[in-house]
Amino acid sequence: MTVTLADVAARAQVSPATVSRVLNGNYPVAASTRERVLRAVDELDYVLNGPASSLAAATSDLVGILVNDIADPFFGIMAGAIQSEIGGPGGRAGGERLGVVCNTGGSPERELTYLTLLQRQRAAAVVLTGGATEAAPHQAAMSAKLRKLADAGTRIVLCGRPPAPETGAFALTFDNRGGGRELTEHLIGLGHRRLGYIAGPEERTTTRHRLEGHRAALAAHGIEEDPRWTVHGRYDRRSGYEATLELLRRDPSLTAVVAANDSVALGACAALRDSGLRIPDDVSVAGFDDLPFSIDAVPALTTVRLPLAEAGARAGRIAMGREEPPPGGIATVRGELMVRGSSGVPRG
Amino acid sequence: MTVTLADVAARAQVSPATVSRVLNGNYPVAASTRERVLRAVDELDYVLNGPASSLAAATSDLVGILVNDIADPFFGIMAGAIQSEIGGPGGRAGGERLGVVCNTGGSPERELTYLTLLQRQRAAAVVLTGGATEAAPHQAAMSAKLRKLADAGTRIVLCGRPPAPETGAFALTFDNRGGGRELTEHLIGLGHRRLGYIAGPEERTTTRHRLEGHRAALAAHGIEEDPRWTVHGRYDRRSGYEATLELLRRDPSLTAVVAANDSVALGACAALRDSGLRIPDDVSVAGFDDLPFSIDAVPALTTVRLPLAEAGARAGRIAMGREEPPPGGIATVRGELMVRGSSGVPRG
DNA sequence: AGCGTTACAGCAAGCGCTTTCTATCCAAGA
DNA sequence: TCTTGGATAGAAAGCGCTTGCTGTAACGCT
Repeated sequence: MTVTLADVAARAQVSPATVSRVLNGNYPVAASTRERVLRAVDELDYVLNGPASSLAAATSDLVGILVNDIADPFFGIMAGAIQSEIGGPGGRAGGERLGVVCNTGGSPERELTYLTLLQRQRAAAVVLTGGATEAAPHQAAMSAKLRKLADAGTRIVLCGRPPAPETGAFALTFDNRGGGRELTEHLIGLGHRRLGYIAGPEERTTTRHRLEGHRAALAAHGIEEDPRWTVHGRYDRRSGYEATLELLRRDPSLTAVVAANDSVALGACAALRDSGLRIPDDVSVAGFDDLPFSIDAVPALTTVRLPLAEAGARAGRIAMGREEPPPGGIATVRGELMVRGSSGVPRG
Repeated sequence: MTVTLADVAARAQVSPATVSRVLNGNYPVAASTRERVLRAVDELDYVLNGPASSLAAATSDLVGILVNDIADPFFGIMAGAIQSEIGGPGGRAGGERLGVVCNTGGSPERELTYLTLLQRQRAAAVVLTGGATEAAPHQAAMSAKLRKLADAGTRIVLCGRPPAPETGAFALTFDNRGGGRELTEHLIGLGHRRLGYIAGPEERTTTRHRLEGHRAALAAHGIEEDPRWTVHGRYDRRSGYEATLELLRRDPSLTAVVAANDSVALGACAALRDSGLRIPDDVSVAGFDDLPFSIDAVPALTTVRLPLAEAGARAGRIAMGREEPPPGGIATVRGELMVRGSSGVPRG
């Protein structure tokens, strides 16, 4: 029924071994033979059997990309960049690797499940994006799993994630702490002294780091933080909307709201508008990430730009072994403060 | 080095066959034996070799999801919904299927390449999302490839794509024509008579269908269309910005701009603002898709909501054989007009 | 001319699993 | 008690490919 290597071999009058070598191009084959084989492949419309090939060669051309939320452009941009580096040449068989993105939905269990599935497929590499979960049991399970994968020869790259010590994983970490600090310092510089902060989910490393940066800035300028000024939520617009109303309720005198990310910031803007407050005249707003839509907010969002595409591309290249991993296996990727219309001098 | 089925069998004092059967759960195994096997699996930390398993069973648990642009929430939302239906139970081995999304970047070649790669992996199913390319040669190649996949037992589902006749593919098609028509009729109803249209890339089916709907509405109301009123571009914000400036240059008297999708509409809004025009007082704007950020535009975007998540979930279920395919293999999914602040009565 | 090389091509042994067919055991029916 | 048959378990034959090793012919050298 289906065409196999042997069929191609028969048609080209060579042995299966030769066909295999032509297809993999890692062994000398005379030009005339190669051509004959390729013609047979073409005529029979032969498609290699991936599983058989992976089994025999003990490697596969699958590369996994784990993301928290595929509907979020933050991950989409990274995933796209990673995948575009994976598709290209660089591996065996001309490097036709299958870069596959897996959506964990932020669930630690699903993350682990996907890792197992990828391990089962003997993936060539795995790139994990976005913040990690901090709960100790999960971290331990993750470490163990990653180490096992690495031991089995799978290259692991963390993109926008904190390093995972002793797992053999390379890490491209975003400087969330530094970005958070810079952002808040900008607001303080404008004269703000009462700043609300809408944080992400408590257990995420990203959440903690950004918040730490914010607090470091406050401390550096001798501003004592009021516990009422921090609200935790999810990384989405809705959460930003609700959290902002809550902040306003707790302390109507706030002159600035710093959000966990741009989506949250957009929700914050909506809440402020709905509360009859003007941005930035009454309240300044700041986001994080600088996703494409941030510039379309009215006023445009002050935020910290993360080089998502660049970092993703680099992670992809490292995963493919096409770029030297950073020294020590760890590199920090800095963000850039983008000052735009949503932040201004507080009124009187 | 790595643990194999045989190792587990030895440890559990059973034959490899029995271990396989326990793992696949499709053959009677005594409870006590099963337990012994599972314990051994656990103790040895055994992970099935996917390629070997796929080879022997002649099926794999891979499900491919093709998207045009993974950084675009339009696709992200669908992909997320599809994937969430795929992860669940329903197949062999408790249905731990690996739903993988592949980013074609809108390139027909990459689309074909991915299809080949999936064919090579003997994917269990493939879901293709988004509009198709209309160029005849590519369509023919696609049809051939899809038919081949289907013949090999891969279930094919098109989600938000026009049907592909005689390929054995199921289709969930968006009613882009109807949505486009409804949207423009809304604007006409408000009193608009001079409407600019920013279309997507010419060769996409989605582009053509939405534009046809728009034109049908104009025709139905006896409005003669000026060729200057249509500009083609890409499906992104930037394109919307530039196209709007172009439209304004061609005919400054336009009172409404209809965009190919929401991202384009956002770009249009920015261009109008930058040109000193107010929305909707001077010019009304309409988008398409109703992506999450559309409601955050100022004013909120009038658009056509497409049930992306629902359609994706349904496509995923059909791909998994968990839901009856629509009668005739084809179903049309309608959009819903969302009237919001960006459209209003034209001045004067 | 004789010999070591080099350049290809083929043989055959797996890779780790699934599955058909067969063997075994034990309870139930005659 | 002897047969029957259901319920499990095992043996073994592949699944389609890769690759180490083994030819073998043609080439370059002394």
